Parts: sequence; structure tokens; C-alpha cells
Amino acid sequence: MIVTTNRERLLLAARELFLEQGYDASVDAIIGRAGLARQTFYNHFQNKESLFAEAVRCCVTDIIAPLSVHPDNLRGSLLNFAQVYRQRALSPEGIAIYRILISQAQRFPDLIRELSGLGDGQMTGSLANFLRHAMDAGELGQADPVFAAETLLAMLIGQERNQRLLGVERQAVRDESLLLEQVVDGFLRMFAPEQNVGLQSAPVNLKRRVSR
Amino acid sequence: MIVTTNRERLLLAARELFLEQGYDASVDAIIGRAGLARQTFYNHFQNKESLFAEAVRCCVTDIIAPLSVHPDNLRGSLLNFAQVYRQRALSPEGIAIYRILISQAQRFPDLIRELSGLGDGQMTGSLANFLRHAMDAGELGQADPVFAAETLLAMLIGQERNQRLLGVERQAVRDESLLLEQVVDGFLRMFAPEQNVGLQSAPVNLKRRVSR
DNA sequence: CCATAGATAGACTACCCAGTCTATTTCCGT
DNA sequence: ACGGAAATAGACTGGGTAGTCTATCTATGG
Repeated sequence: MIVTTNRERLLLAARELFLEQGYDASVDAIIGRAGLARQTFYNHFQNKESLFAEAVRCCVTDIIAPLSVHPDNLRGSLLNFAQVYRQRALSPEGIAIYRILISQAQRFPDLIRELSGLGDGQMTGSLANFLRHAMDAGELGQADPVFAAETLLAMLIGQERNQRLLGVERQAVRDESLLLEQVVDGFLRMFAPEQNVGLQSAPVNLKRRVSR
Repeated sequence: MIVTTNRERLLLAARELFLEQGYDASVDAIIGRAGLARQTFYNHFQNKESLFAEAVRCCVTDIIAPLSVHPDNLRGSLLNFAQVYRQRALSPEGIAIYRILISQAQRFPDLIRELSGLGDGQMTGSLANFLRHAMDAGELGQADPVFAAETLLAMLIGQERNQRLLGVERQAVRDESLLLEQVVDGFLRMFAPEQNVGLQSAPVNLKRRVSR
């Protein structure tokens, strides 16, 4: 990213500092890192809050670059999607943004509402759309596509993201692609065509299938 | 909870205010809600940080009351476990604690380390233990029990917790017990005995099972 | 060359907060 | 009833921050 204007300089510094230190990063620190004067900042932004909103918007839209799923091969498409999603959601940047959004959710409810369609929301949406087509094509059992999408996303990053949000070190996954295959194959087994999972009544013939 | 001593009064007020406002809740506000004097607070606690640590410890240990799984009936046990886990993890209190832990993770790394075995950690542990027995008994396919446990927990609360952490309103689940059955039955299908999921190499015969 | 717009340094206000100190009061056990 | 421990109100210090204001400087375009 080539920074040219002072406004961009301020935004860049703000992004860095907010992601590092949260909203507590002071205006002094931000203008310090940007190498600009106090008044210059107030020439470009109304106040700290609006700078924060703008910086967060930039971060989120950066991470949520378009991610489409094209339905040539179900398993392959899901593996692709899974890989990109994990990479983004678990990246240090992705974690930091998530952390700061969570910690400032009360202070900036409007901003959260504005961005809630992005992030996981967008991921869920496009994935659910893709899954609906697979269900209609008989490649997956009939189920609520949104439920299916949320389930897959949760399985993909579930506990790992939560631990990273808390700063808990976790040994790197030995074999990322093996993990992806396990999750995707498990998901396919869960929503296999012969099953009917979801909106309708639960599958009666399965109820005691595995219990002793 | 019957409050008797001033120390308990302070802890109670601190819990309420920290959960509402995060660590930014001021000492003044806390002693105000407790109805006590400034110096009284500093007679009982070294400083704000130690009060915070103590209050958070109380909250967490309250929520993490023992939760055992007894292996009479696999599906029934999992349904039980799932119900309690969802109820706790998604309760307003559970969400608030999680939010404040995440937002203060950098400031209190030691506290996080101390508590990391609790919460989801403890849930994962006991569930993994239970699943290992089921696997050894042939009721589930061989897999990494921790992976299986984390997967189930993630499916149970995945996106819902994340949205609540952000303060996003979400329509209540229409039929909680139906949802639990869907998830648990899906989990059982995913880790069914005939499958071998996990540590070992991925099941080759499944690789293209669902793709077209 | 000058005028204007933007940038700069830094003082300054007004506020908030954590933690200390003091002098007084309350309460309880002996 | 008395003495000591704990509680209280409130002043006070020291530090930090957001935002304003002023006076100076710089650079660009006419």
C-alpha cells in the first residue's frame, strides 16, 4: 500500500495502533507514528471516534475481499473455500480485528451493525447460497442452507479462533490440508444426500442408531 | 448469593460493573454501587487490577460448575451435555465474561493462562475423555478425541456466540431441542463407527464420494 | 512576488481516573 | 465503658487524554 496523502498516513497509523492496542491507543500515539501534527489530524477527522470507525471499516473491507465459490466439484469447492476462510479468519490481522470489534461492540453499535453483513456474515451468505444449489442438485441432503453453512464455518475455525482471541498459544496444526479434508469430509457425511437434516422433523430412523 | 462482608459487597459490585462496562468501569463507580468508601476498597484489595482478577475468577468458576458426562447412552449423554453447554456458553453472563476476557487478554496474560484450563478448556477436556471411551467401546469411529470434542463444541455454539459477542441481535432458535438433535445426530454421523476420522490418514475411499 | 491554504509546534483547558492521606466516626469485643 | 480496628468523607497528588487555539512556517499557484 503506497501512502501518499496525510489522511492515508493517519489511517495507516491508526490501523496499526488500534489493532495492537485497541481503542485505548491515544491520538498522540497515532499522530506520532504518522509523523504529523495534532492539528493536521483534526483537519482530516472530526474526532477520535470517526477515525476509529474509518480505520475499522478499512480493515474489514480489506479482509473481506470477494470470495466466490464456483460449483464445479463439490468437495473441491468446499476445500478451497475452507482453506481461504481459515487462512483469513485465523490470521493475526483477522484475530486482532475480531478482538477489537468485540471489545468495542457496546461503544459503537452502529458501526457493528453497518459491518455485520461483512465478515462472517458475508461468508455465511455466499456459502449458504452455494450449499443451496448443491442441495437442489441432490449432492447434499435437504436442510437449512444457513444452518449448514454456519455449521461448516464453526467447525473450520471454532475453538482455534476462540483460543487465539484469548491469546492462548496453540501448537500449529501439523497438517493443514489433512485437517481441511477431515472437516470437509465430515461435513459431507453429516449432510449426505440420503439424510434429511434440518427444517423438517428430525430423521426418526436415526434416533437410536448409534446408542447402545 | 447472600452478601455479608464488605469484601463480598465490593466483589459483587465489581462483577456487575465489569461485566456491563468492561475494565473501564471506574473504582469510583464500583465503590458507589457497593455503597462503601474509597479507603474501604483499598483496605481489601491492593489495587484495581487485583480486584478485577478476583472478580473474573469468581465469574468463571461460577459458570464452570462441574459438568460430568456419564456414559449410559451415547446419544442421550451428548444431548444432555450439549444442552447444558449451550445454555451456559450463550447466557448473557457467559457472553459478557467471554467478551471481557477477550478484550483484556493482553493486559492480563497471566490471568488468562490461569483460567485457560477452565471454560471451554474444561468442557473440551471432559468431553474428549468421554468420547475416547465411546471410541474404545466401538460406539464411535477412531479419531482424535480432542478434535472430535472441539468439533462438537464448535458446532453447538459456533456462529451464535460470535454474533452475540458483537452484540448482534439474533432471532431466538425456534426449537432448541430440535437444534440439539440436529447437531448431535450430525456429529454422530460424522464420527460413526464405520468411519475412521482423524489421526490416521484420511479415508481414501471417501475422497470423491460426494463430488460429481 | 505574493496570497492563500495547509502543516506545524506547542501551549492550554477541561476532564477523568487511580491511588494516598487525614481527620473523624462507628462498631464490637473485652 | 473503653480501646482498638475498621469504615467514612473528602481533599489531594500525579498522570493521562481529547480537543481547542494561536502563532509560525511552508509550499503552491496566480
